Amino acid sequence: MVSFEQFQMEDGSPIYLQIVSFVQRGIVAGTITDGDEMPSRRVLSALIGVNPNTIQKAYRQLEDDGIIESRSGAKSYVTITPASTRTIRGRLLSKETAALVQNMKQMGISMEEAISLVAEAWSEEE
Amino acid sequence: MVSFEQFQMEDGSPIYLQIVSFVQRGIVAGTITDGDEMPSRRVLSALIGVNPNTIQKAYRQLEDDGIIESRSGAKSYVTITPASTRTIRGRLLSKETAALVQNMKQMGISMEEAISLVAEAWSEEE
DNA sequence: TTAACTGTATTATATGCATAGTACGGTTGG
DNA sequence: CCAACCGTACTATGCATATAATACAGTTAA
Repeated sequence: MVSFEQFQMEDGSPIYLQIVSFVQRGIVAGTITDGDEMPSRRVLSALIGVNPNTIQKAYRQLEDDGIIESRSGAKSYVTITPASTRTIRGRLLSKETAALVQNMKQMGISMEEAISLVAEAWSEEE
Repeated sequence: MVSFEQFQMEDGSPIYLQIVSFVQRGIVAGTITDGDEMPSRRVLSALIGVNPNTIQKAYRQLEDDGIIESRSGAKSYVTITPASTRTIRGRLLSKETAALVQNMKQMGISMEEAISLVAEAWSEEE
């Protein structure tokens, strides 16, 4: 069963996209694997305090991305391969670093200083 | 005159906030300094192809943040101090790194690998 | 002075996101 | 079998964002 215990909203981005990203990061980390059972829309809704329609929107997105499979009436399951996992990993890592690098450059920060700031934040984070 | 030549929309975040961030990063970089003249709402609207009301919303935000000053009928000017600049710098850098570090950790990426990815993206960026 | 510009305000429309409530039919385990 | 789930669909409301069109008063340079 895919766990959402560690999920928490904070971003300014749409909630349904935060859920999609959470699942994608779990896949990259290996904590979510092929065949894993997804919590039902209603259960996850109650667990994280988000409207069932919003959960459905996230699941629909995951379905469209080929990350989960749903059958009307039955539960939903994760359907990924080593290849699709590598694709997700590459896309997420690229997106994460690209934004930081671009903004750091616009602020006139050097690469050395940027790396130093990342290392510092890494230690401060809990 | 504050230049928006380098500004380009891409983010999924609100346009007016992208404009605010663009100005803040320019201040941190030192390309935008105290007393600089802001382009008028209408001129910037035409320049970057965004509705004047959206520009006004961004300028209102900058005004509320104490970054610019406006007088009805006259032009708007940047009003920052070394102290406020340091505050903006610290807040932007912290926000930039915090999100990356948290997501990287959720993906099971090590600090060494994260730094390596940043360095790599730094070189690939143009 | 005055024409051109400025900031500011208003109303209206459209879209995306999130919530609330309800409903229907498929699946499944006791 | 059938009750308890499940996915799915629908209408309605509220809010933030973005656009469009218009208007008015203050400022400024020729």
